[in-house]
Amino acid sequence: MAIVQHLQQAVLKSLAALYNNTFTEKDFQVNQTKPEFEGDYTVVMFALVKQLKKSPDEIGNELGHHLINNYPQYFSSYNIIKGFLNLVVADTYWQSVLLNNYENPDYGKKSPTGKRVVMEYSSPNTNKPLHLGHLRNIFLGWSTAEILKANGFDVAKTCIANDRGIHICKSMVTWQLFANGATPQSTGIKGDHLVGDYYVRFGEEHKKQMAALMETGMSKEDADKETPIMKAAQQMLVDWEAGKPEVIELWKKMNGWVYEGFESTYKKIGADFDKVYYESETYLLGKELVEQGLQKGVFYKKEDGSVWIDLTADGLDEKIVQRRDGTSVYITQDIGLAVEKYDQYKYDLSIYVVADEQNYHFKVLKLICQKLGLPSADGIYHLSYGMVELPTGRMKTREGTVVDADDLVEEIIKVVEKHTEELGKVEGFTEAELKDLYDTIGLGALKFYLLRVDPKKRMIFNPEESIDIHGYTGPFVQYSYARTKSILRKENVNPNYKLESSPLLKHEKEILIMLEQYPGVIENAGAEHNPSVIAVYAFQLAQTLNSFYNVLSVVNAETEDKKQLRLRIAVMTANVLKSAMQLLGAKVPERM
RNA sequence: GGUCCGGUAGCUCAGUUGGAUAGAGCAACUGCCUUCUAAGCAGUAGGUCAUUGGUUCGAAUCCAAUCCGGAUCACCA
Repeated sequence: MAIVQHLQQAVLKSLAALYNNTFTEKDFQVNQTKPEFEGDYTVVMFALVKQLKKSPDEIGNELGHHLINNYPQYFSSYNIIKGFLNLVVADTYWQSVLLNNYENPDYGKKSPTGKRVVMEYSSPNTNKPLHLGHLRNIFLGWSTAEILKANGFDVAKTCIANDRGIHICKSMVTWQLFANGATPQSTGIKGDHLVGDYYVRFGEEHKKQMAALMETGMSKEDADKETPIMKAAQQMLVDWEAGKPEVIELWKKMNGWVYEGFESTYKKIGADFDKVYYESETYLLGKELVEQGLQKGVFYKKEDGSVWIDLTADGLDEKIVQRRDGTSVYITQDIGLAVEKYDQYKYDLSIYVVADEQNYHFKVLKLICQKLGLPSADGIYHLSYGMVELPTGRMKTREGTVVDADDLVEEIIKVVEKHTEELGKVEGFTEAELKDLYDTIGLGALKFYLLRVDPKKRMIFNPEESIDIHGYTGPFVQYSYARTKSILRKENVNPNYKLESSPLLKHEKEILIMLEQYPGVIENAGAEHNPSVIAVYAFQLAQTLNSFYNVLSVVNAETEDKKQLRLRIAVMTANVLKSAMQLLGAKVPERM
C-alpha cells in the first residue's frame, strides 16, 4: 500500500478517535506538499470545518498531533499553514520502501487478476504501406497492452487485416495494367510499398480517364463511376467474391507481398500479434446475427428488404445493418467479429485501438451488441485517439504529404547515429552494438514522442521535434538510465551492509518519493488506458535522478552508509526507468 | 443543423479528478565539465488558463451561455 493510502486510513481512524464522528475519504483531500512548504504530503482541512464546527487550524493541530503520536512509523512531524496540514513522512518509511524493493525488476507490477483482455490494434489496409498514423496506433496498442499486463491482466494482441474490398482491387487492376509483372524481388522494392505505388497510380489513371470522359460532356459524378479503370476494379471485386481463380491468385500474391513488407516493419519497431483476423474470412460473420436480431425485434426490415436498427431513443440515428441485396455492411462484420473474439477468448474487456473519427461507429457497435444481448457486449471499449497532423495540416495521400513509417524510422535512426558520432562516447562498441544502440535510441525517441501526449488529443507531429533528444524525450530517459549503470559499473551494492537510519538529504528523499509512487502510476495508466501517464512519470523520475546525480556523489559519498544507500537508490531507479520504458515499448541502453 | 471532442507561456504539452503564488520541455538569455557520462545541472524571462456569468471557504478543473477549431451523422470501410 502506498503512503497516500496509509495516510488516508490513518486520518480516517484519527478523526474517528478524536471526534467520534464517521468520515469517508471524500471528506478530505490528500495532496503532495508544494515544494515551498515543509512536508511531503498535505491534508486539506476545509471540508471538515462544517461538520466539526472548529477552525481549520484547530482541527489541523489536533489531527497532526494525533497522527504523529499514533503513526510514528509513517509521520515524523507536521505544520499547519492556512488550513493545510503538512506532514513530514518518516525517513524510516522511505528507507523501508527502498530496502524492500530495490532489487525487484517487477516492482510496481500487480499479480495476475485472472481477467482477460483482447487488444486490437494496427489494423491496416493491405493496399498501401504503414504511415505515421499507424505508428501512433501501434505504439498505443502495444504500450497499453504492456500496461494492462503490468496491472495483472492476461492480454491477447490481435489485428484485423483489411484485405478485401474495392480498394484492394484498385491496386490489383493497376498492377495488371502497368506493372509488366514487376515483383518485390525484380524491383527491389519492399512489397507493401510496391503495392502502394500501384494504388496511387490507380488514382492518377482514374483522374486522367475522368477528364477524358468529362470532355465528352459527361458530368463529374457520372465520370467518377464510369472510367474504364474503375469499371475494371468493380468487375474484379465481383470476380473476387465469385471466387474466380485467377483473381484469387493475384489477390493472394499481392497481399503476400504486403504482409512481407508489414512483417519487416513490425519487426523493426517491435510489434507483434497473437492472432491476426482477416476480413476476407470474417466479413460474412454477422449475417446470422441479423436474422437473430430480426426475430428478437431488435432490427426491422424496410419494404425494399434492407434491415435497420432504430437508435433514436438512445440519441443516435437509424443505422443500416444489411443492404437490400442481402450483403452485410461494415458494422455487421464488426458485430460478427466481436462474437468470434468472445468465443475464442472469453474476454472481460475487448479494446479497439482506432482513431477518434470512428467514435460514433463504436458507440453504435456497443449499443447494438448490448441490444442483441451478446455476452461480448459490455466488455467492448473503444480506445480512441486523435489524428496525427503535420504543422501544415492533415496528411493527404493526394497531396503526397503522408509520412511513411519506414522512411520516418530510418530517418530518425540516421539522425541518432550522426549525433552519437559527434558526441564520441561509444568507444569500444562493436558494429553490431552500435547498430543496436542507434535502433534503441531512435525508436525510443519516436515511441516516446508519440506516446507522451494524451491519446485522446489530436497531436501535431513536428518532424524536427520528433528527432529531438533533449528535454522531455525518450533519449533523455535513456541517458539517465545509462548514468545509473555507469555508477553501478564503478561500484556495486554490498548486500551484507546493513543501512543505518541517518537523516535523508533533500535529493535522496525526492527520488525515493518518486520511486514510491511508481505502483500507483502503473495502476493509474492502466485504469485510464493512457501510456502518457507513464511517459510523464519516467521523465520526471529521470529529471529527479539527474539533479541527484549532479549534487550528490555515489561512489565518493561522504560515508560508507551514504554510499550504500545511494547505490541502492541507483539500482532501484535503474529498475524503474527500465520498467517504465518497457511499458512504453522502448528499450534502454547500458551506455550511450 | 444534431451529437461528440478540444481551446493553458511564442511553439509542443502536463496539471494528481475542486486546493496554497498555474507547471515542464523546446526556442531566447546567464552561469556550471580536472571529480560516478554536459544527450546533463542551476538560474532569468515568458500567462486575461478562449469569453461572460453562475455554484462555494476556494474554480484552469463543476454548471450555463457564447466564440473559435476538429471529428462524425453513407445501402463506404
